[in-house]
Amino acid sequence: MTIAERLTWRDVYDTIQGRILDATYPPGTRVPRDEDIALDLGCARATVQRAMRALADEGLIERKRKGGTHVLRLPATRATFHIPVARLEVEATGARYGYQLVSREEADAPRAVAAALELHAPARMLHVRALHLANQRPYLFEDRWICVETVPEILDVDLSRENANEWLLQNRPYSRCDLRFFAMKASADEAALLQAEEGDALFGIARSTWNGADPITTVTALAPPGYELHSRA
Amino acid sequence: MTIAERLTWRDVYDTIQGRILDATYPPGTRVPRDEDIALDLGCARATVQRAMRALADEGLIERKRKGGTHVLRLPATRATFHIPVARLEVEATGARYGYQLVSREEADAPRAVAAALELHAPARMLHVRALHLANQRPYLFEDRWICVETVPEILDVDLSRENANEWLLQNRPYSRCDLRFFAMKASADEAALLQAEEGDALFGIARSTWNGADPITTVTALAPPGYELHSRA
DNA sequence: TGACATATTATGTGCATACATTTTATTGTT
DNA sequence: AACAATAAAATGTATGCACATAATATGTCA
Repeated sequence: MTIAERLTWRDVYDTIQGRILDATYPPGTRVPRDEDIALDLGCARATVQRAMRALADEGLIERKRKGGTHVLRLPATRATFHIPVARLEVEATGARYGYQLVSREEADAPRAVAAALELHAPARMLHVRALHLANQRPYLFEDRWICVETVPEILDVDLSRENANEWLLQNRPYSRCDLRFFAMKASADEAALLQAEEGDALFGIARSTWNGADPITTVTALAPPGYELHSRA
Repeated sequence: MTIAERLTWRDVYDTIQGRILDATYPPGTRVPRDEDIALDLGCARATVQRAMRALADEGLIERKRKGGTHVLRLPATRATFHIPVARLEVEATGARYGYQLVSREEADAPRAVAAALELHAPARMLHVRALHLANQRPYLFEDRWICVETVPEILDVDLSRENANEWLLQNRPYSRCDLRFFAMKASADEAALLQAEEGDALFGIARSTWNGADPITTVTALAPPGYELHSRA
């Protein structure tokens, strides 16, 4: 004899997701209101709400007050990526991580940097270039500008030993982050640093971060041919 | 005189996030238990729970039963991307969308395709290549393999008029999706199709989808130089 | 000392209820 | 017929409570 177990929101989630996947609720159609589903499945409305919110977060359904719940016509294809913290990424592959400072100098923000950080006035910056290595081989080259006004302590950090990215992450949490992925041809310089050929296709990641309105840093990271960014959902 | 308004979970969220960002709760430290925060801020524990779950989902904190809540040392650097449905992406820029079938033929799955879809046995596939255009210019070139056994109806779809990607999304929802982003040099063929130069750096998106254990499709989409994938958080 | 059973604790979940919010539908007025 | 005021409907949220679950700390016994 089966015991009348309580449904968890996960059960409801699975049920509804199943009905969407097997087209019991086809794309574009309306899903019954929470209360009816609750009645149907035999649980509280709050439980259905919890499940529905999860489904909505994942982009399968759309909810509107009074409008009800609808299955999206084109399910939102979104992917969550873990942005590489180079050291962790390298270590995860079992390789030995290495770090090498290429250059470090104070300078005023050039046009492109000011634009990336949405600066309105000229700003003093620390310009750092560094290499991340996996088993002695170039893994990622980063070209970074750090806003000295926002992060004055950075001037006292020994960046020949410590990785600017991780120092910033641990000491300057950010509240906003802009990301861009792109492909570009390697210049002679970049090719040399990455031990690649000039003109090779590099994978680029550009990131800018702020805390509130204060600009923190903007980086462009380049990966040699063969690099891939993964995600599974 | 201010009315004693109730706190919403969003208020609690903002408060705690603020305390993390201004290092009231520094990285690695423990955050008070939900009940104490509730008592402190003057709301119900459930409200705190709601806020904490959101913060945990976003990768700022980590929660463990009995272990309590901790601020992560390296705040999860993750980003959510909306994978382009080419037509919508083009239309969003105000350009006119166009679609052009390049080739269509039935064939057995070659090695690479079988691997991408984790096929154990040889499988009959439909191989489709197509161009997405923005204002008549190449925007994205897709090379797609569709599993005929899982999606037999695809053989009856007029792919010279209808876009395989959207047809599949609307008719074959998937439960799993693998994604890869990469950069590669354009071959002569690809360059011609994308009106680029041979050897140009192309941005690549490879996607495979399944419904349950059934393989649906695997695509490689290539974008001409200048293409960027964005995300802001 | 070490291993295993047991208690404790913080988060996770389900439920019932009341009310808030938003958007649509209806009604009424000019 | 057009427009504004009003009602209605669905989801969203806050609360209190009881209990479930998982991880840690404690205690007992060999």
